[in-house]
Amino acid sequence: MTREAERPSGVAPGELSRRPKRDGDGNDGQTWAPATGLPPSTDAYRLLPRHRKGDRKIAAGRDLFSIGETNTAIFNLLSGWVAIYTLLEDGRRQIVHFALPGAVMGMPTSKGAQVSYSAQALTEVVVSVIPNSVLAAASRDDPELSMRLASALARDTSMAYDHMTSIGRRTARERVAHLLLELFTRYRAQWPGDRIEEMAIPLTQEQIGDATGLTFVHVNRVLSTLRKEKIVHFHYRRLRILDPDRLIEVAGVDPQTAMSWFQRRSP
Amino acid sequence: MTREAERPSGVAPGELSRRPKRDGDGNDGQTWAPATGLPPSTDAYRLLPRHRKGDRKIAAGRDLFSIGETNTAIFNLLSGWVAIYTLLEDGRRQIVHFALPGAVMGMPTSKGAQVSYSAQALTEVVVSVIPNSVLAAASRDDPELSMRLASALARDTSMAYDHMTSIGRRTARERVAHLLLELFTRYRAQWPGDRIEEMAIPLTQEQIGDATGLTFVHVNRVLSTLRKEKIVHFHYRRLRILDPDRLIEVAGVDPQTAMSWFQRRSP
DNA sequence: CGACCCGTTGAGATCGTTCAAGTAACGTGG
DNA sequence: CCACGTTACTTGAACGATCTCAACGGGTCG
Repeated sequence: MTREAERPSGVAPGELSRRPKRDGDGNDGQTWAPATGLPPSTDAYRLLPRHRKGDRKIAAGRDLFSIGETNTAIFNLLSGWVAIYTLLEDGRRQIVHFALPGAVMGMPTSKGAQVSYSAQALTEVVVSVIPNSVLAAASRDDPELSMRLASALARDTSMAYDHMTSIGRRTARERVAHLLLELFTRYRAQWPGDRIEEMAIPLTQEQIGDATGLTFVHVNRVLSTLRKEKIVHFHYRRLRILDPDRLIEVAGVDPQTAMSWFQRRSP
Repeated sequence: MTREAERPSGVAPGELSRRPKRDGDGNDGQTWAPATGLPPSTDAYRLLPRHRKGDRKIAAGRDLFSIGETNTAIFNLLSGWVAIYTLLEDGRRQIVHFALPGAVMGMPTSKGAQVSYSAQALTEVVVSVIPNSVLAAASRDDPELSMRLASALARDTSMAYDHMTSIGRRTARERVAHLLLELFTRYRAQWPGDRIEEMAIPLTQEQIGDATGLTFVHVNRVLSTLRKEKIVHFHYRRLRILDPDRLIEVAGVDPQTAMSWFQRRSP
């Protein structure tokens, strides 16, 4: 049941460099028929209404949208991994969120607003693109819709707060452990039956650094010691959890909470 | 950030002098008239419907709600300042957001969910409390409501991403400058006419540290140098901006963006 | 087979923390 | 209105976590 399609195997034909640049020209995702390689309950991921011809396939390394663009549509991720990130003028980069299938991206903050962050495909990705007008119409038909949307956004905010706490108050070791644990549990929540303790994480050590507020050099050192301690083994984008209990401990997560993560079913 | 000696030895647990206690008695008392009084257009802040008897007044230092509580109502801040924060088990604290009048707090991430953060009144505060049931009913009456709510939440997420970028990728000096600039512009957006460059910020240096991921000692040093350089003067909760241009420069904010902040009218 | 990423390791510099000992403002009760 | 206790702010010295710079090794792909 392990999904080859989900693997970052064919990653980025040279799109990902040490300092990924902003993808200026945007992307030219071709329209695409409903996907293969999706998790079991694909339809559950369609929080948002389906738009005719709205599915797009985007290559790894490309941006789905970029900071400063005026918001004309919102995106519902159907498959693949996406990094939401911001840039400082001198090139420093912060990955603020990893979007997994089911995620909603690009919700406008007000009418005609510009997004204040960018979204980069980490793997090949399929998104459902819903123009704002379609969304507005759909929410008239289905009054519950925008409330579900609001809940999803509240979830995003909560996750952002959690991530922020990690960056602001945890040590490097704790941050890395916390991120790996988070990604592992979120990923696993998508295949509830699966008992594997190994997964493909389509991230370089530099991207882990960008997410945790560290340099890739230091991420490497932390990962090395975690490996020597036989807690986790992360190498060339494959993650193996060797000692879940100690990982939870290092991550500084309440075991209670950690277990609930293993249940939860949210993007 | 050493693992153990996190709590000042000798001090009884729960009596941490510097660490504000969760909830409990709270140091009610001081009120900060300047920053607390209701802005001109109070009604504009009622993004959410008014609930009969729903207005509550809360003393400075108290928690509006705490992590782990089951979510039964959402809050619309009418006046005063609120800190949204999280705690790690050993007492490390991260302030993830400062809520100003107009803010919506405590939106549930799913039915019957628990909030994953706490909210502490920094000044005396007035909030409108809207039970979930009332919200649901109101959103049936006013289909636009939940869409406006979703936009407000998207705004929260954007702000969280911005703050996270600051903590993860900026130097201490940049972080402090950025926070002061942000608070100043958000505050000023509430009194559009006002031309003052001085304001009361109801924060201690420790709270600034908790928001920026620094220790209060280092916050103090940064503020000292900013004062010596005649950029900003922050002393005993009063902020005076001496050199706006250089502050914008130090904060590493695009002047273009900074100016737009001075226009924007959002909590 | 040759490029090109990506990962690894060492040495030294730096930024921010920790610990410690003050001083200044505030608030309270006499 | 003053004395006192408390909280907030300030400063110095030493330490250490993380960064920077630099060189090299390993994997993968065209």
